[in-house]
Amino acid sequence: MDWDEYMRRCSTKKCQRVQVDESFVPALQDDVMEVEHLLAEPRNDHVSVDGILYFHEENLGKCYDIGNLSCGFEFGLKTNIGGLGSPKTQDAKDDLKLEVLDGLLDDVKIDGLHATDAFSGAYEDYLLADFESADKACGRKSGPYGQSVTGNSGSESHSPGLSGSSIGVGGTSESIKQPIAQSECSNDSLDTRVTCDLNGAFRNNPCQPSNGDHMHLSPLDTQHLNELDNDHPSTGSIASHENETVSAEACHTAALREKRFRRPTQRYIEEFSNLRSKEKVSTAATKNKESGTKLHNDLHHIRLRALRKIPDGKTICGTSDVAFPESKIHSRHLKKEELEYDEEPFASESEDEFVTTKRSRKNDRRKHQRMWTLSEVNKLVDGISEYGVGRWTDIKRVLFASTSYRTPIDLRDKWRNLLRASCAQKFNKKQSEKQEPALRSLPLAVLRRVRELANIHPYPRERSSKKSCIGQVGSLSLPSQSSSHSKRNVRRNKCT
DNA sequence: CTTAGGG
DNA sequence: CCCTAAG
Repeated sequence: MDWDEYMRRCSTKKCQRVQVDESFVPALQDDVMEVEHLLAEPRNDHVSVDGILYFHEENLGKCYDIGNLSCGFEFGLKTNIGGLGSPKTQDAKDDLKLEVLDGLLDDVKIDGLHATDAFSGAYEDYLLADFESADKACGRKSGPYGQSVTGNSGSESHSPGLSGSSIGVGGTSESIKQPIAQSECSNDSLDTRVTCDLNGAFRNNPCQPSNGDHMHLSPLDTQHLNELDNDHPSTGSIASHENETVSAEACHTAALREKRFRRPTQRYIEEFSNLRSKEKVSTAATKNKESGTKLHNDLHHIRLRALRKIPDGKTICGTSDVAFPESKIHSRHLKKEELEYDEEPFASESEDEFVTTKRSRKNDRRKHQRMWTLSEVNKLVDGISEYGVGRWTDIKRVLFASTSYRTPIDLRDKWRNLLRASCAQKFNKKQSEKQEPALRSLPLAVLRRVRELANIHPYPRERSSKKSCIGQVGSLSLPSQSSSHSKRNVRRNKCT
C-alpha cells in the first residue's frame, strides 16, 4: 500500500543497475502483489516491468490487461495523493508517476542487459545515457510514455528466450556503437536512433492501436518530460496534447523531425548539467530530484565518454575548453570522476559551481581550479576536528561525499594552506597590518578554529616552521606534545 | 591505495 | 593543483 515508498525506491534504485532486479521484488512485495493480481500470468518471481511488457508483447489479445495495469498505477497514485491531502495534487501525482515509470524503465534496461551480455558495456551506457532523452523525443511528440517503454521492451526482452529476435538487439547495439564513437555529439545520434527503434517497434506491434488504453498517461507525463528537459518548459504544448489521440504516424513523423534537427550542442549539454544542478537545489521538489540527478549524471557520463574517446585533450574541438572545464585528459582524474560521478548528487554546494578558468588552455597544470568556499573550509575543519589530521580519506568520504571534486589530497593541501594562512596571519598581525592575500577572505572564526586544530593536530613537517607560530598562539590544553612527539603519535592516540 | 612532501 | 615517493 505504501506507494510513496515504493516509488521512492523505484527512483532510488536507478543507479544501482544490477542490483535492482534482486532487490526489487523482496523490497516491494506487497505492492508487487497488486500488479501481479492485475496480470493474468505473473512471470516467475521476476515481477518487473520487463515481465509486464514482455507479456504485453507476447499476448496480443490481452492488451487490455496492460490498460488495467495502468489504471492500477493510476489508482494507486491517486489514492495515495488523496491521502496526503496535498493541494498540489496534480503536480505531485505527476512527479510520482514519473518516478514510477522511471523506476520501471530502469528495470527494463536491466533486463535488456541481462539478456545481452555481449555488448553489455556499451549497451548499458547507451541505455543509461539516452533512455530518457529518447523517451522524451518520442514522448513529447507522440504522447504516451508507456509507448516508449513498450517499444524498447519489444526489442530487448525478446532476446533471452527467442532465437531469432536477438537480431534486433544486435542491430541496436551495433547502431549505438557508432554514435558513441562520435564522442561529443553522441547524444544526438543516439536519440534519433532510439527513436527509430521505438517507432519500428510500434509499427510492428499489433497492440499499438490499443495504446489508447493507457493514453491517460500521456498528457501528464509529457508535461513532466518537458519539465525534465527543462530547456523549454513547454507549458503551452501540453494543452494541445491533452485531448488528441496521437497516432503512430504522428509518432513516426515526429521521430523523423527529431532526427533531422535535434542536435544537442555542447553548450546544450553543459548548460543542461549546470542548470540541472543549480535548479534542483533551489526549486525542485524532493520527489523530482532523483530523476533530475540521473539526467545530470547521464550527461556527465556522456561527457566522460566523449572525453575518453578523444586521445588527446587538445584535439577536442575549439569550444571544448568552455564546454568541458575539466577536460584535461588525465587518466587519474577521469578515473576519479568516473568513480564518484554517481555519488555526485547535484552538489548541494553548487554555490561554488564556478570554476576558475582564468588560466587558459595550454600546459596549465591547474586547469580546473575550484575556489574553496567558506562552507567547504568549515566542513574541512569540522572533519579534521573529528577525525584528526591525516585521515583525509575519511573526511572526504563523510563530509565531502557530495563534492566529487576535492580529493583527499585536495583536502590535505587545503589544510596545509590553512595552516600556513593562520600562521601567516598571526605573524603579520604581530609585525604589521599588511595582510597576506591568502587570508583576505578568511573569517576570523575559521582562522581561530584552524589555529586551535593546529595546536591539537600538528601537521607533519610543517611543525618546524609552524611551531614558532603555534607556540605563540598559546598552548590551550596541550600538555607537552611539542617536539619529540611526532604527529604520528598524536594521530595514533586519537585513533585508539 | 593512502599519505606525505615538494613543486 | 600536480607529481612522486614511501608505507
